Amino acid sequence: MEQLDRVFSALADPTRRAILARLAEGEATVNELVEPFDLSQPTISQHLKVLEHAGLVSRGRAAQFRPVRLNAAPLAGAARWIGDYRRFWEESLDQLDAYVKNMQAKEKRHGSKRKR
Amino acid sequence: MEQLDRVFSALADPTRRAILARLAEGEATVNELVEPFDLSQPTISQHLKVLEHAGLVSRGRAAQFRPVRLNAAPLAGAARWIGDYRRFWEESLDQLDAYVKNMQAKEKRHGSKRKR
DNA sequence: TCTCTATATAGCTATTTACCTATTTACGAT
DNA sequence: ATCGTAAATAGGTAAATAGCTATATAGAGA
Repeated sequence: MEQLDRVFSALADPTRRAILARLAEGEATVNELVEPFDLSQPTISQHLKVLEHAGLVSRGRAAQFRPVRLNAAPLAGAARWIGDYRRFWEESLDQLDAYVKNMQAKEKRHGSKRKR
Repeated sequence: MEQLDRVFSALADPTRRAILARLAEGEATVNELVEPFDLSQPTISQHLKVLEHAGLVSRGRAAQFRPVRLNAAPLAGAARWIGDYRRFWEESLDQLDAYVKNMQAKEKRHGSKRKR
């Protein structure tokens, strides 16, 4: 399995995305990460393992705590991959934009038919 | 399941990313998409279904063909999610950069110890 | 209507995933 | 030494996923 695969599939789970969001505010212990979720500690530890294998978090050691911190570097690759498609969605946003403008122009011309 | 979940998990598979890359060059029939892979037609159809549920492709109808075309719009959401972390990886790239520069400076100062 | 081709669907298997509870390990502190 | 707490690991289950072959459907053209 490749790096990009692991990154995207790590991001596919909302719990894991929430964990990353939390870590964006600073490092946390496992129990701190468990707290906001209605999930068991081992389940969170497992999610952390997935994130770790994707290279998205790294672990320290401080007494009996294993602080987790964000490592965003692998997101660069994902961003680059998606970025290659930017022109396509911008195109379609332009089309949407054009469509909306067109509709608004029509609304003006036939103002009497306006709803509401 | 939410949209972003479906988008990221669609992107987690290299076959599906390759299909999207192919579609970036223009629409294609299912058989055209099967050809480059060592996978059966039903397997590709299934991948297309995943992409379709993620909103990443849409299907037409032309005679007995069901042309597949790229719909990049949902990638915008994924890009935006990842984009929120850009500052973190740029930070770490800066650190890497600083590290490299530092090493190079040391190399210069102790030029005689250079290896190779 | 019969046939050919494109694609979808059915039904199967093996693997992976997400969760759980119970237990173990690793420290720190008393 | 033992107690308490943080986190990992073991071991289990149910559901999802990725693949296959075989078959069904839909439309074009003879």
